[in-house]
Amino acid sequence: MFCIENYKKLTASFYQRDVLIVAKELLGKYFVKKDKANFLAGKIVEVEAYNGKFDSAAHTFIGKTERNKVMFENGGLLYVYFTYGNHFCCNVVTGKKDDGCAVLIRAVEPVLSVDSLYLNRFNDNNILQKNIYSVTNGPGKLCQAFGINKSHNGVNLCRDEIFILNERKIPDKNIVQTTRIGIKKSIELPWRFFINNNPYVSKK
DNA sequence: CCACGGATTGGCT
DNA sequence: GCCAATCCGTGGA
Repeated sequence: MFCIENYKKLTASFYQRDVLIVAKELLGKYFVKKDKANFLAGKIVEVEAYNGKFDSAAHTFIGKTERNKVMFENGGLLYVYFTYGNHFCCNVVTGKKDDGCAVLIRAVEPVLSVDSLYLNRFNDNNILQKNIYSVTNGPGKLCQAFGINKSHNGVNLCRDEIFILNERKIPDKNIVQTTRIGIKKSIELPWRFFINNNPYVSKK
């Protein structure tokens, strides 16, 4: 039985490192959002790294703008953006001030308050087994399930509203590294990581 | 002011 | 597998 009290929150020093290291080490850790009296939580199973210094797909590649300014802060903040007219995506800012790096959380495995996550996604109290894998297996989907929107842009992950709990590293042999999904620039960079054989990953 | 494209999703062929 | 929906951010006129 998963119990939040048994885990420690990741601190600023975890986030303020190289974005590729942080991306890989975020796999297997627990993404948590306080929701009134209870907690929503999911195990991170798929991520992508973005680095504005070398990576034309990163939002920060064009320099600082109103939209991407959170990505230029010190690591440990949440960067949330809106895209395609419908969807929010959430990222963990990494590195030091002005690095312009972040890790996109692409998929989690529901762990706590699964019924609430399901309700947020489908507005339906009857959990259907056929839908269970599509609650949080995509960056827009998990934001909807967790109720993450523009108001959460810039939230400090070292505080109590949204945070990530530590867990043992996933061994390298269980991690798959591939190119990133859904981008048109810098498509050759192999900066996507996911847990091998995990059914909640967005796409093989 | 206006045009364009996007770190997606879901529905249809 | 293909494609429309949908609207904000960005940059150019």
